[in-house]
Amino acid sequence: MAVLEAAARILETRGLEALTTNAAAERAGVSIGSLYQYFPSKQALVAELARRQQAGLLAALERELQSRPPRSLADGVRRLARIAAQAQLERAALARALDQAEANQPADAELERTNRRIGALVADVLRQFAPTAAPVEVATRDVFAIVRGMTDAAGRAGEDDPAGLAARVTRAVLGLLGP
Amino acid sequence: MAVLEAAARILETRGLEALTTNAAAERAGVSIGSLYQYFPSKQALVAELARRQQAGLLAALERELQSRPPRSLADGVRRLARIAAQAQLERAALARALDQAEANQPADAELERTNRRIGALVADVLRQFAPTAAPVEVATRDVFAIVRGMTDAAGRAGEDDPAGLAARVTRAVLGLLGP
Amino acid sequence: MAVLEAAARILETRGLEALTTNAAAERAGVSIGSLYQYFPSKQALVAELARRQQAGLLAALERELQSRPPRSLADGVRRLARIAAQAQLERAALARALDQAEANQPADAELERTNRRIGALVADVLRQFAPTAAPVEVATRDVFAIVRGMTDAAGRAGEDDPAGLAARVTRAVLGLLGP
Amino acid sequence: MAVLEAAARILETRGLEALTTNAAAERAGVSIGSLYQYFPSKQALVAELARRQQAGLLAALERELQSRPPRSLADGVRRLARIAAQAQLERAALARALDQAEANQPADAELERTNRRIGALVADVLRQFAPTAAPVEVATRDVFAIVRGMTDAAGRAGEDDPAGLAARVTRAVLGLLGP
DNA sequence: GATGAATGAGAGTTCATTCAT
DNA sequence: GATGAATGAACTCTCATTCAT
Repeated sequence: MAVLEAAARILETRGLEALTTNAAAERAGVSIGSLYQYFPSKQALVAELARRQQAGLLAALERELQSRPPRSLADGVRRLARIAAQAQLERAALARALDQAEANQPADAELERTNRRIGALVADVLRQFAPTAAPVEVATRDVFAIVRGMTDAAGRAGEDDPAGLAARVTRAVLGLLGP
Repeated sequence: MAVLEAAARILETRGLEALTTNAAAERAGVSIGSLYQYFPSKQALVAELARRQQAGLLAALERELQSRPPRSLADGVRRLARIAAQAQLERAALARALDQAEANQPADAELERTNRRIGALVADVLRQFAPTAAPVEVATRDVFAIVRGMTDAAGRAGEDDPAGLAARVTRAVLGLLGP
Repeated sequence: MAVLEAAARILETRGLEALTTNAAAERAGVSIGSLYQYFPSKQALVAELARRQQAGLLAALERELQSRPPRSLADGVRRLARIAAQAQLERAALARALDQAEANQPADAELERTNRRIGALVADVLRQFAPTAAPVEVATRDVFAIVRGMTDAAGRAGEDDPAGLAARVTRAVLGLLGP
Repeated sequence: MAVLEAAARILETRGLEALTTNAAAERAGVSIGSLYQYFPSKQALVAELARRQQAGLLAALERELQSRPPRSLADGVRRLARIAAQAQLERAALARALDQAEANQPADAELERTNRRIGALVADVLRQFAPTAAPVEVATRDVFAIVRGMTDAAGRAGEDDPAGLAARVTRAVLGLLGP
């Protein structure tokens, strides 16, 4: 969908504040009326963008875990971190803008579900290998916070090496969960 | 300054979107004209708010380090993390709103300087104890990302125990830097 | 015509503001393109709706008068009032919405003609029995105003007894005309 | 207030549909921002217009009744009808547009109150002289419907003689209530 | 004929900022 | 200095209408 790609590019190049419905429509070479035929509101447009982003992440994570079940906590975390870092750095500015948008607007139901599935997937790995003192929900939340925080910062700083980033994220997460 | 406190309270209770110059002036019991005599623009007002927040953090960090120089990396990180967690959880919603605002507006020079001083202070501790493989700037950025990411998430989730949070942050940071 | 009935139902249940061409087409199970093949504009659609409504009223009035010519002013007014009250209360919300629409859009020629025939029919009864001081056109206009005003108000208030309403309308009209 | 008078004139000359906030502001020689400083919404603007109109009517009715209490039903109705006819014919198109607006938007509280006081005033006169079979509320509603219906129609037809109109309204109302 | 994606003028509303008093 | 009425560009969203298929 041209509108989605246009919106993504605006988010990417000029940030959340620059994303207006008119700008998205114009950039997509489409009238504002058409935009509203595809998306009932600006929120819906942004939510769909976020949902696709997260759906891509979820698919990548599932693919990784199904290809080869993690043999240890370190193995699992390392591989999940690599996927997440890759996803975030691919279109770093876009990913950050979407993170911000998610924090601002009440979660779309579909997006919510996708996010919960990602959370469950991570929680599963944690539960399997790391009988942490802290409840799994807290640990999962912390893991997400670390991944998101570090990848956002890396993206903002212009880093573009997912492998190096993933390695650092892995160390931090293992430290958090660690022995 | 009444205007700053008013703006802070709006940010805290109703978020970045609700902070309008008129709302801040009214809440401060001051005319909008006066607000613009103190601050040349809304950006400047928000930047000043962020600067004070960071100045407070900087002062607290300096006080901690000067009271007793860190004996080890673990000792240093643990104490810095506690300060940072405390600062962020004290007025969690405000801190998050400011983080978000900072991400959106081009950095104010004064604020930039304050942030750099905090960075330098942390970098000093790292340099002293952790001859990391990664350059110190990257390590510092990562440490900040972890602290900010985890405390924001904790704040959003309603956590209010700085000690527990600080302990988890410490584990993650030491993991990142660690052997 | 499915479109007309769909438009009528929207008018009835959700009022003039909710009647959009797209809504009418969708409700009729017809494409918006087809709607515009039947009716050149929204105005034309609404006018046709109003015309049918009035045509129904006209037919009922004619049937009543032809079945048994009025024996007196009171008899004539009473019977006409009953017909009018019945027509208006049958689909009260629809009738009111149409009244409102008529007031807003420049009169359609066909609708105008139908309305004039109703006027002539009433004027005939008046002329026959009531040599009023006022010119017949004024009297006719007043009679319509009373009937429409009272039935609209009754409909809005949720009345649904045409007989009682007709009795009151009759008293008012006879008072207007009477000695 | 310039905005109110501008809005009134638009209503008067071009009807409810032509009244847009931009049009009202422009005609008042005021920016759209200023309009919204006086009135928080278009609804509020229209409601205030209606409220003033009705407040004027209420004041006139009270003045009339207090100057000389009605001696009979006929006397009371005649005098109230004259006031109402005068008020409606003074700015007939405006009055009609406001009637229509009132029917479309949920009643403003203040306006509601004014209308209730007018209703109570009329109901008092009815109660005093006309122990009707019908409940007073129905009678009051009918009286209003007759007055409004006849005056609207008269205004639309270009009548401008309040005395003649009032005489006809009086006959109709007395017929309704009559012996 | 029928379809429905596309159009775009225009609606109501917000808010950072200015400037005469 | 302080005030706050005034500004207007910009925003989200609607809907009657068109026209290529």
